[in-house]
Amino acid sequence: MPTIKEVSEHAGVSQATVSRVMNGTAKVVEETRVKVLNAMKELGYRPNAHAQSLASNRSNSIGLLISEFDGPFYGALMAGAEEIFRKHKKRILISAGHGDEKLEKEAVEFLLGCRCDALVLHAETLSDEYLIEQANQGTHVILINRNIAEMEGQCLYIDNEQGSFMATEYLIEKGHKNIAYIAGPQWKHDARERFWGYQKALGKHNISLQLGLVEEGNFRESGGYQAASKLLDSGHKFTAVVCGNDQTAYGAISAIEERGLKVPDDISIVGFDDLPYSSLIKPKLTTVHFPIRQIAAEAARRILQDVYKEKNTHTFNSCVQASMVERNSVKSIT
Amino acid sequence: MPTIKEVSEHAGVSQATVSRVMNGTAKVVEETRVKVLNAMKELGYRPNAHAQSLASNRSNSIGLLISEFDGPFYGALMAGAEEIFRKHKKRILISAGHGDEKLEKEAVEFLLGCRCDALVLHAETLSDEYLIEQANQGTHVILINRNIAEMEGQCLYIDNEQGSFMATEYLIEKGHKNIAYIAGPQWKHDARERFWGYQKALGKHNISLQLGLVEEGNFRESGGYQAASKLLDSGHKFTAVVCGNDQTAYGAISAIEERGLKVPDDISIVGFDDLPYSSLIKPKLTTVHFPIRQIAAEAARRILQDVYKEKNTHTFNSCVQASMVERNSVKSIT
DNA sequence: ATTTATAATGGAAGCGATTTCATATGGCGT
DNA sequence: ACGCCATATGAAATCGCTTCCATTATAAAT
Repeated sequence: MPTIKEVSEHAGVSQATVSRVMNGTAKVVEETRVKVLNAMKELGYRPNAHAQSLASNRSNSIGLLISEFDGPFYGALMAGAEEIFRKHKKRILISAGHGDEKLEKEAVEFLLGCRCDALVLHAETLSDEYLIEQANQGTHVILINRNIAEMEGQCLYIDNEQGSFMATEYLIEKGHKNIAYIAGPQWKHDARERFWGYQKALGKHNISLQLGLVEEGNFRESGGYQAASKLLDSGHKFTAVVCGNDQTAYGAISAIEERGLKVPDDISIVGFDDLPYSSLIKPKLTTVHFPIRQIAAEAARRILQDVYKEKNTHTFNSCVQASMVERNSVKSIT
Repeated sequence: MPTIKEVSEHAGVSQATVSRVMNGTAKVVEETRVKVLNAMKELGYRPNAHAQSLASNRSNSIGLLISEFDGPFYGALMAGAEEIFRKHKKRILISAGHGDEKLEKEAVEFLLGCRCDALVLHAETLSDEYLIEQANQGTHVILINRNIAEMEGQCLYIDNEQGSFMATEYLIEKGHKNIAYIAGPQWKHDARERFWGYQKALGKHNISLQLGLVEEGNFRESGGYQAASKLLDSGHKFTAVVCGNDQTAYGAISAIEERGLKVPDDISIVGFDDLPYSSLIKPKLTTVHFPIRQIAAEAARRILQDVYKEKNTHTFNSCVQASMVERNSVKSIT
């Protein structure tokens, strides 16, 4: 693979000049510019990104930490960020932590090793301390779905509590009184926040929480299925269930229908996240919309402004509100 | 951020020694090794990946070209490759082409600029010539879902014909005789291959193809819906339909149910791809599983063997077989 | 005509690692 | 006690760029 040296020789100019026409960092007479361009084309020259980053101390790439490469949530996260960055000729480096502390740390170390100009982290297991330390290390960091006081202004999260509160209240307003809850894993802060929103909504309407109506799932279908099965088989009566997320809801619906019951006629369901599938399944799922794509895009815009100094009159706020999406999985009762 | 020089000074050794303990490329006396390790820890040293790649001419990263960051297909592709590479301490660089020739080319150029040790390309719009050229340029390339004669041994694709054949034969064995087909756009090679598999299955069982039972869709729901509507309204009788892909099947099911008919009681349906959603819809779709995750993993293993010379007794074949997933959209008839 | 400012280009020093080659050290056999 | 070899370490070149500074050519000003 040809180097800048070969190009410069081929064009009969210095390396500096080649660099200049590549980057447009200084004026080059049209004639020499053309010579260089031709030389580059003839040799099939492709600048070595590593050498560039090393020399310029800029990688023009942004590191993205996610948990998994598949799944609609992370898909939207990646797509949202990439769309914005692509338009500004920035590249993203994606690394997955798989919800494992060690891997997540390795992933961040990798991104730092690549000297990313900024990081967008959806960190599940990393401690606040670790994150704060990285942020103070010099690299610009944005945290998705997390709110650490010491990092105010670098966090971008959804109001989980409010979303869950809204979902629960929605059911209450539809006349439901016995409302079950299938939580996400409680070591996850968002799972806790959502659970708390449910509790607050009950509280506000003077409904006391029944422990028999709460189960912990795993944020996946399997957990929703098992939790709902337990709930149904326990004999406790309830007319609705709030799910920690949509996937949990899918599992719950399966369990319910397997027992010959109907959603929403016998039991109403609301989810959280508004995954793409949720509008396709039957019944279409009533859920809380989680605008992750927009959040990711917002993170990207912020970085463009703060790190790359692109002019931008946009103002940002850290906490984005969730919204209800009414579909067909909830029935009013009287 | 500290450099290897600072580490070496802090530890009172040479840079070479630091490099050696980092990479384990040569024996270092335990005592000095510890000194270096401590220095690294104390300074919070993180090797600069760009400098490493530049100096060693190895990036330990593999470029991945996909069309989109979201969507179950590409999610599985990324995840499958990453899982394997991660276990071997290799990193992936993902770039999306968005089904656009210019962007796709840019994406590849980017990956080449990053001096990836190998490329895994799911190229939709790039020409055979371009791909062949890149492959001859020195970088190891693997093509997913594509079969170019000149690049034999570097292609990894599914046996569309066999998959479709299997699906059709499955219906025949369930007693169906009048089997319709909703094809994908025939300019796509995979759509043609799938259609051919259908024809071969009919042929094998001495069923002649009825032109009135074949429609061309667009591989999306809308096309499936329209094609099925035409079929149903045409008056030709059939008891089952083979769809070019799952999305087509979704559309077809809608059209069928809209006419008050039931799947599978009145009409059986089989799809192709086995999207995650297919196990969630009702009825759960019987379909042909497209093992994209495994294909991606296979590509990764191949690269580990060919590029990184990891010992591997695995033998590879280019064409992977599809398999039937029996669910609830097909009924036996007598 | 001479000076001065300006624009275009080149030379060479980094950037932070790896790697080759040379050197110092110590143990061993004789 | 001598030389020899193996082993651990260091010095310095190198990878392919960017960028600062110097240099030359050109135009404008006096």
